Amino acid sequence: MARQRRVTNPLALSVLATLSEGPMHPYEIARLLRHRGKDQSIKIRYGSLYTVVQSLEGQGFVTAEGTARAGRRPERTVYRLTDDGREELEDRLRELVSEPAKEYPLFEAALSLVGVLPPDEVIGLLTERLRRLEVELARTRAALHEWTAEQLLPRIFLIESEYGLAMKQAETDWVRGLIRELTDGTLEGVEYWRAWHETGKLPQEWSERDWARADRAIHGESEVDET
Amino acid sequence: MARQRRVTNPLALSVLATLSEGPMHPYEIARLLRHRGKDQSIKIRYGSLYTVVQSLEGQGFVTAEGTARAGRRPERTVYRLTDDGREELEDRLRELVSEPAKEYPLFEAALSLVGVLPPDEVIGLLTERLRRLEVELARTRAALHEWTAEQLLPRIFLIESEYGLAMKQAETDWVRGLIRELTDGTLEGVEYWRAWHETGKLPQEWSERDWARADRAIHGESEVDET
DNA sequence: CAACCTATATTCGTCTACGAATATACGGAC
DNA sequence: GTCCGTATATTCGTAGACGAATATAGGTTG
Repeated sequence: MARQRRVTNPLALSVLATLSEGPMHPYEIARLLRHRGKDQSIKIRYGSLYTVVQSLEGQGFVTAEGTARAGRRPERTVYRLTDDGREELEDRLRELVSEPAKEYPLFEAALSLVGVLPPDEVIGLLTERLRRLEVELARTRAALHEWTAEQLLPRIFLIESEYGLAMKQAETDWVRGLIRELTDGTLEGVEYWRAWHETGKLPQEWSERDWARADRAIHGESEVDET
Repeated sequence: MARQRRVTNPLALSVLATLSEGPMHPYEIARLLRHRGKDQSIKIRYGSLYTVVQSLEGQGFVTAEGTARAGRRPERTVYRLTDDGREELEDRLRELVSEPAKEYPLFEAALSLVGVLPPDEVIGLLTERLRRLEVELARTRAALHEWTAEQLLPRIFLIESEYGLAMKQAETDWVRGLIRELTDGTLEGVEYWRAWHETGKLPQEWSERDWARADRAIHGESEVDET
């Protein structure tokens, strides 16, 4: 039985990880994860949870230990991690930590299409983004700071928050830099962008053929196996 | 007609953006996007493309201009951007640029579960990640550098690559720092992590109740509307 | 004590994502 | 001229994601 496909789904991994602390029913898993703030780094949707647990059962990574019934609440199925499940959990975790995965952040997508808006408007939008980023950043940093200061939990148990914070900080800095370059005219090419919006076309020198050369230079041969 | 739901799908947005340059059939849209390297920042799957275009048609954001047939290739349906479509494109783009979206990077998820592996192994895994990140980084930076040096395309048209690069750089730096702190013992809490793997349990002082207080401090009230 | 809100626990139906299959044309190589 | 690899162009089936609905219990407020 079981298709033995690799468990790439983060929610599924967090189910395995939680069950490694002992048998539980799905709702309890979700409650524990939320309680520990893991829902900040892993998207937890009840709609997905039960599908995911069923699929893990089908693959033999968890087994139903039986159904308990407290009071007359809905029947609860308690699951237990199998040996296969623990192995799968550890393997996937090793993979996720040691191999950077290609992801597609929304902001990167937006930047790659942002040419359809006029440059001056974009400066305003970026400024708004910067404002919001700074607010988020201040809030998160303050909480984390207060936190380590009071020594409520050692830093290592909040390491994913520190990562998130570092990335948010980096984005903030980058956006600030971009705004500056757009504003003071340092960023080369803005004149073509503007011209395109006024005349409806790019100057001939940046033709399709140039795009093609550019693509090869930037992206060519980048999908290497790298083992 | 049309459910008028907001088009959040990046692939759908890139379809609208491409059609803003003129009527095209789906395959041509994908070809153009790939040709321009947009597939580096937007996930393009043929399987999704046609579904997405159909859905856009259903919402009235694009219309079929008719079916052309070159030679005896499969029949191609050419689509055109509607006025609604252009408006939707611009609105979504404005939103994506000005409002940071909550995303769930895989590495952050992995970090939040990494406690199930023993600390010494994790140091090794992180070192491997660092190695790979540095390779990727060097490759991307070299290409981008060579590129702006030769002035093949102005920087503004590669802005999403610069963003990706900056984020990758930030992650690299962060991982390097984490490895250092883990190695030289600066990071507080590693002793509990190690103890947990040896004895199977955490010292009492970091009990569930402490977790609860921590959660409130770190994550509490963080979902603010912020307009 | 009725009305109401919140927490517990799961199911359902729909919509989306996408790998794989399909089918044709075209340009070499032999 | 036929074989084959590659580019063109789309459809299909299935697996996964998830909002919303369902159903019960327990606690609170007036």
